Amino acid sequence: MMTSVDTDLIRVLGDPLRLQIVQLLAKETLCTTHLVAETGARQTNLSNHLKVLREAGVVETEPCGRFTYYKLRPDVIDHLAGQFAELAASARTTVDSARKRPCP
Amino acid sequence: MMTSVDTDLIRVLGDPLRLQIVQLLAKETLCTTHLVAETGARQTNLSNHLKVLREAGVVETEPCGRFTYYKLRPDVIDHLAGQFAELAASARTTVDSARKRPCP
DNA sequence: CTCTCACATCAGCGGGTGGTGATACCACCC
DNA sequence: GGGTGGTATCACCACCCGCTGATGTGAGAG
Repeated sequence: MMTSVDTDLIRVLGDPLRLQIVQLLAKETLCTTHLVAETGARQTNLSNHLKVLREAGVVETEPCGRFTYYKLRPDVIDHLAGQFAELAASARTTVDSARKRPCP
Repeated sequence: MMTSVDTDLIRVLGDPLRLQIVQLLAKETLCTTHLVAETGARQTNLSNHLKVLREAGVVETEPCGRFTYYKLRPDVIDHLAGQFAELAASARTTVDSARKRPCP
């Protein structure tokens, strides 16, 4: 199968603050104010990172009056987990069967 | 459970060339020469990235005469896949149960 | 021994990226 | 209406990081 993993999504999750946001949102749907309180980051900074997460399709927004709730999209994370699992499985059979290309 | 995912490992895999290396190594154990041929990157560049992958514990080296074989460590990738799966599961229950913190 | 090849290391340059302050926007309350 | 608080956008700067060329090392081949 070997569906190649897309780098951009990994890059998005590779930032410490963004990963922290994702982990917070996995436990609870929150709005920006909560995230500011939880992370201690500036509102502007947070909003920038949320924009990145939004454009990557990792989170969805849900306006609620003046507030904006952010929720994680489980399928995206799940899909990524599946791709890594696939990669690990492929690597495991490669290592177990000592499949290697001969020295040129 | 919620074992927090480690950012550094994700950053390591977030580089396009490094991810390409990892995907190649998942299918076949290769030495640097093969990787140069497969990726088209310069030897120096590749060696730098392999150093990063090595220090992150993603790959292992196995010297074979003048050559150096690189093999992927399936457990590392598998562990990462598990963490993402855990994150996805947590996110799914959060979304399904509409668990959200009230507006302040 | 010498030459060649595989690979690693180092120093330097340039572009991408995260953090910040100023500002605009929008919904609510008075 | 005006004011206030929550959020998004923009422009700018500084710094990190990846690419490169030069060079070092070490094992085989001749």
